[in-house]
Amino acid sequence: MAGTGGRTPRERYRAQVRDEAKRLAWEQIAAAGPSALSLNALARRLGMTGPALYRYFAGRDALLAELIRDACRDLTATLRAGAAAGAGPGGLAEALRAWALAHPQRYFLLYGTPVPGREAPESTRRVTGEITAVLLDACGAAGPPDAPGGSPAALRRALAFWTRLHGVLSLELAGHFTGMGFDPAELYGAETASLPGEEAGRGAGISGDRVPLGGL
Amino acid sequence: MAGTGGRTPRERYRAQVRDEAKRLAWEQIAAAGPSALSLNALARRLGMTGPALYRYFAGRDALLAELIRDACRDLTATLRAGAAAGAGPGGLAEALRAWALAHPQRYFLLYGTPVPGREAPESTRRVTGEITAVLLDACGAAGPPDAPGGSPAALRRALAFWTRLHGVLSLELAGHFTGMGFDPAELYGAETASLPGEEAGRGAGISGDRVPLGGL
DNA sequence: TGTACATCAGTGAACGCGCGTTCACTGATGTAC
DNA sequence: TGTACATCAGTGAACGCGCGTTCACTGATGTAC
Repeated sequence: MAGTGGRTPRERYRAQVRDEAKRLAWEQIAAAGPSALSLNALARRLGMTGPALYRYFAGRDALLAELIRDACRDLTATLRAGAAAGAGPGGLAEALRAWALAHPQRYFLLYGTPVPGREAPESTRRVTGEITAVLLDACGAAGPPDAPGGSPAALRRALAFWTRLHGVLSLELAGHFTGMGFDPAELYGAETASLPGEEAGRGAGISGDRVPLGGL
Repeated sequence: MAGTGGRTPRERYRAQVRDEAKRLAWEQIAAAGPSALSLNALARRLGMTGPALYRYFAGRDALLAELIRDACRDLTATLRAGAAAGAGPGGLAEALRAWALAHPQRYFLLYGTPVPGREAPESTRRVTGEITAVLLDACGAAGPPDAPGGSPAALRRALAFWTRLHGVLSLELAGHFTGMGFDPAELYGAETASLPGEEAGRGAGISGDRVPLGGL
């Protein structure tokens, strides 16, 4: 949504309206789900009539596709930043969690119930794959750098990492932990801190230099 | 959907139509998502007109609520059977996986993207809680039987179990593993076979009777 | 600096559509005598 | 066994609604001379 950098005033105005439209679209999705995204309702909230939106988006499907692409890009950038911050898988996990808690609708649009009809277009699939790659790399890099794709052990670790993140996050975001009286953040941290092969990888002690919140 | 046990012919007929309607409703959900469930379309596929369905369901929302309740009951029964089969957490995990693969729409309706508008009614929440309880019990039973609610260690183990199952399952069902060239079943088995505290619990080691997830 | 013209954001009417739901009704199925 | 009556599944018309999308248009903003 960094669209305020247009050169001409008209371009800048267009970008502003587009951004505002997307912002309201996310609100609409948050309020009633992606299937309730309506161009007419959106235009109304923008203070325009329905057809005016066709100046900015080719149609409802195009808008939805763009929202998904934006979410992908946003998440990718966030994960990259988390990985670059250097904390390794742990930092990446925290970056993902923070992003998901801040934008649950986006998280669910990317990783929630797939809509059978809408097949992800090529561009979206590529970005999704990129996110996966970032996650896998962060874990593979922590292990023995064998094959370019990563050793089987690294793949195993990366997959466990990935699935555990989503296991805790999706249940938490969907509200399945409410009223259970524990802190999801701790569970999240504990689940992602110790990955399979990590103890073996560090080799040394049985559980001597265990990661915080040990027990795992 | 065990509704063929009506006493009078009319009751039996009613039950048959209701079951067929629900069957087609699930098909509709599988084809285009829950939000695309339409009474008129459903009636058409049943060979009736729209209003006729109101003889069988109070309305669209009532039908959807009943589908969810059915899914809850179905899953509960499946898990109970898996637990009773005696294989412990592992058997339960396999039962869940088999059910989810057989009925992805039901799985997603229970555990996928929550629809913000529709707040789960009391009855549904109770069944969902029951499912959770079955899962937690199966894991708590494997640990030291301390408190009635289970020891913190058992809770920790149960939560990890639960979230790992859903982590792998939801990503697999949503198709995020396609083209990655590995067997999700193996990952699932590996992730659920080794639970936190399991090694430690057996090992009588340093962190044996740590209270995992300490701060709980 | 002022004027003629092109660009383009937004309007309003209209299109066909499918939805959930109500209502008064028809006609078949079952029940009571 | 036959007849009168009650039950009830399903119809067809109608209600208002909001949707996505098209089209010809108005009027403001920007550009070129």
